[in-house]
Amino acid sequence: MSPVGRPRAFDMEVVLEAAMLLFWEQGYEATSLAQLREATGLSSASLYGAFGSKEGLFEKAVEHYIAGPGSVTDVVADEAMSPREAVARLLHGSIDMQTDTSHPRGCLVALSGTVRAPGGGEAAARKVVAARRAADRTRIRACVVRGIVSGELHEDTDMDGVTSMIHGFLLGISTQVRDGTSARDLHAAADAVLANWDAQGR
Amino acid sequence: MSPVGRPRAFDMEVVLEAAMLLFWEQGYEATSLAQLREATGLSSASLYGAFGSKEGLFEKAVEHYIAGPGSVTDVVADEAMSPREAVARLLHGSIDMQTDTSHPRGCLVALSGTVRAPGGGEAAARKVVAARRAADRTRIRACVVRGIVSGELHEDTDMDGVTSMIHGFLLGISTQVRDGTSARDLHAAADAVLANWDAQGR
DNA sequence: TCAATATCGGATCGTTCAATCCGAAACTTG
DNA sequence: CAAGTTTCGGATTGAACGATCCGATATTGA
Repeated sequence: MSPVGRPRAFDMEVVLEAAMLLFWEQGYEATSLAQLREATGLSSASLYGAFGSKEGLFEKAVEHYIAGPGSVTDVVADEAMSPREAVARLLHGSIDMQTDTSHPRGCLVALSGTVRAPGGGEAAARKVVAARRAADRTRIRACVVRGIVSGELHEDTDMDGVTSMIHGFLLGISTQVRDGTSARDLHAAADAVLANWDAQGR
Repeated sequence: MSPVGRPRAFDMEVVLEAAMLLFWEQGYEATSLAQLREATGLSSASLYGAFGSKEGLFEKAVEHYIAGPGSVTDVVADEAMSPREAVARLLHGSIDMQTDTSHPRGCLVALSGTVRAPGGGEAAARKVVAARRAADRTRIRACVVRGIVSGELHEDTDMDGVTSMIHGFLLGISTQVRDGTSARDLHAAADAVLANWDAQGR
């Protein structure tokens, strides 16, 4: 099963990590191919040979992000813990990750592709992150439903309303972090959201 | 006081309105001068003569937005109403405005300048919207403080935490709206946030 | 009526963009 | 070893970018 032809001289993981960090810091549009070439050490030919286009590279970089730092949101789908604890870990974990100074602040998925350029060049890039946001939302909603079934939340709870509250706050974390809001304040805010969860149960 | 020289042939308000709509829809970077020229009907010379640069135009367009649709957040500073009602109007009013289909969805201030390009070309543009976000946050915090003083909120309430919760949700509305979340779900979410406000009072 | 001033439309500037082309190099397969 | 295949570095492409220049035009103040 060895591939025919000259083998790649670069490590795919290393390249994706570098591209991810660049897109994370600057967004899709503001990141130029020249910067990507410098950060990855690859030539245009290698980049296009491996990923096809700037969008293709972005897509792979987002997948790399989701499998890495972005995986913190996966806890919300873990049915081994109570819905409330799942949401708690989702929020506090996201805050910890997004305020970690060892990489760009905020969330690549939350910050990218929120505006649509009709020209379309960015359309596919938007699609990738929007799909992940939709997936997060779906999983949060499932968690809320679990909370109702388990009795943690009152049966009259507005499922989509609570989902939108949690997801909205989650999405808002990124902008706050970029603007300099401290991790302490955000953790306290997450606790306030969770207090709301408890209030809905009464 | 009449200005010397050939008078402007365009209506400043009309031009700013057109530019605002374009920046609102597409963001700062994705909006090109060619698009701005077409939307405003002005030549490059007129645009640069009046605003100095693309950034200068963006700055004026943001001010136009803040004085127009963006003014919905001003209610939170109105001390004539109770802090709870002020927050309620802030959230519900923002949702109404951002889901209004007579103009681009979401909030220009919340969606712009969340990523920083080191090249600096966008730096000043970022500054304008970031300043407005900071102002909103400050006013929300003042409202929370008023709530504590008035007794609506418990005196042990974590001011910055509640502020971050409200502001975070407010910022998250834009992305949700762009992704297609309904006004109904967002209003229900706002009610959930307000239920939290009540819970903090006990 | 004439100099000074500011804006106009339109052409154009140099730069940067994403993307492609090309010949050399490195590997597998027969 | 030779044929086939893929990737490599580096030069280069046409298009689009923001910004500027220019001659013409319209106004004010003397």
